[in-house]
Amino acid sequence: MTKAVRATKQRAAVSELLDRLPDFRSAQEIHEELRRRGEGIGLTTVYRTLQNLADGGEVDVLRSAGGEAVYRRCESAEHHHHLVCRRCGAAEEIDAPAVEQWAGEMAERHGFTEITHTVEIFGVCRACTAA
Amino acid sequence: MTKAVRATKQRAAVSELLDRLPDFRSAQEIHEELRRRGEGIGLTTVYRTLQNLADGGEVDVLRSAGGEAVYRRCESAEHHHHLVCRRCGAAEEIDAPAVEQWAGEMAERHGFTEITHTVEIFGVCRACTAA
DNA sequence: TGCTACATGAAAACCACTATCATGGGCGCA
DNA sequence: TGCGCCCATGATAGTGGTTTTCATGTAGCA
Repeated sequence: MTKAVRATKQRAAVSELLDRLPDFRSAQEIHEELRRRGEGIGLTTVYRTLQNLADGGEVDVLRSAGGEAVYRRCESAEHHHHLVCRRCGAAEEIDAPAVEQWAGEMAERHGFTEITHTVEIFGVCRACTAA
Repeated sequence: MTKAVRATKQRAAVSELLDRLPDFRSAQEIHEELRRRGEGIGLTTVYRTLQNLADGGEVDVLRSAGGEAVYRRCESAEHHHHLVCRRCGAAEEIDAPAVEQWAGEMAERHGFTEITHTVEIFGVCRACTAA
C-alpha cells in the first residue's frame, strides 16, 4: 500500500496554501509566503512536501522558462495540460484529446514505448496584457 | 544584420560534434566528449557556443526531466517537435500542424497573447526497449 | 503516558549555469 | 605579409535552485 504520511502542521500549511493559490509558484515563493503568514516552516520541508504531493499526483509540477520547478494544485486529477501566463504564473487547465491521440500514434509509428508527454502553452494573460 | 561570429577551432569542434550526435546531449556531456577527443576547450566556451547556436536557431534546446538543458542539431530549421528516448536521448523530429492550430485556438479563447508552446513526447525507443 | 520511527530544519553540499577578467588569436586592412 | 584591434577563450569565482546531512522534535501507537 501507499506509504503512510504523517499529518503535521507544516504539511497542512503547504497544502492549504496551495489550495488558495491559483497560479504556478516556485518552492521558494511558497516558502516565502508561508513565512510571511507566520508559519514556522523551513525551506527544506517545503521542498520535501511539494515533492511528496507531486509524487502522489496531488499537485502538478512543470518547469518555468528558467528551468525552475513550479507547483500548483489542480482542479482535475485527470491528465490535462496548461495555458500558463509567463508574467504572473496564472494558469488555465485545458485538455486536448486530439493531442493525446496524436502523441500515441506518433509513438507507435516510431516504435517508442512507455510514452509520456509534455504539452504546455505559455503566453501573457488578459490581465497582464492590459497592464 | 546578424552579428558576425568569429570562426574558431572551438566553435568548429562543437558544431562538428553536434553534426554527428543523433541524440540530445547536455552541455556537460558535450564538453566531456570533446575533451575525450583531445580538443582543448573549456566548459565556459561550450556553454557559450551552444547558447549562440541555439539563439541562431542552429540547434534545438529542450529540458530533460531533471531540468537540465539538452542540445541537438536538427534536420529541419522549421518549427517542429520531438519524440525523445528517455534512456539514450535519441530523438525523432515530428511536426504537428493540428497541435499548432489547437494551441493558437486555446490561447485566443482564453485571451492569452504572445504565445509559445512546448510539445515533447518522451518514451523508450525501439532499441532501448529491446535491450 | 512512554516509545519509536518518521518528520523537521539549519547548515552544508551539490550541480548546472553565468559572470569576471586577463590572455590569446581571428580577421580586416595597409 | 605584417600589424593591431577587438572579440573569443577559459580558469576561477559566484549564483541560485535543489538535495543531503544529522541532530532534534513530535505524531501516533501500545
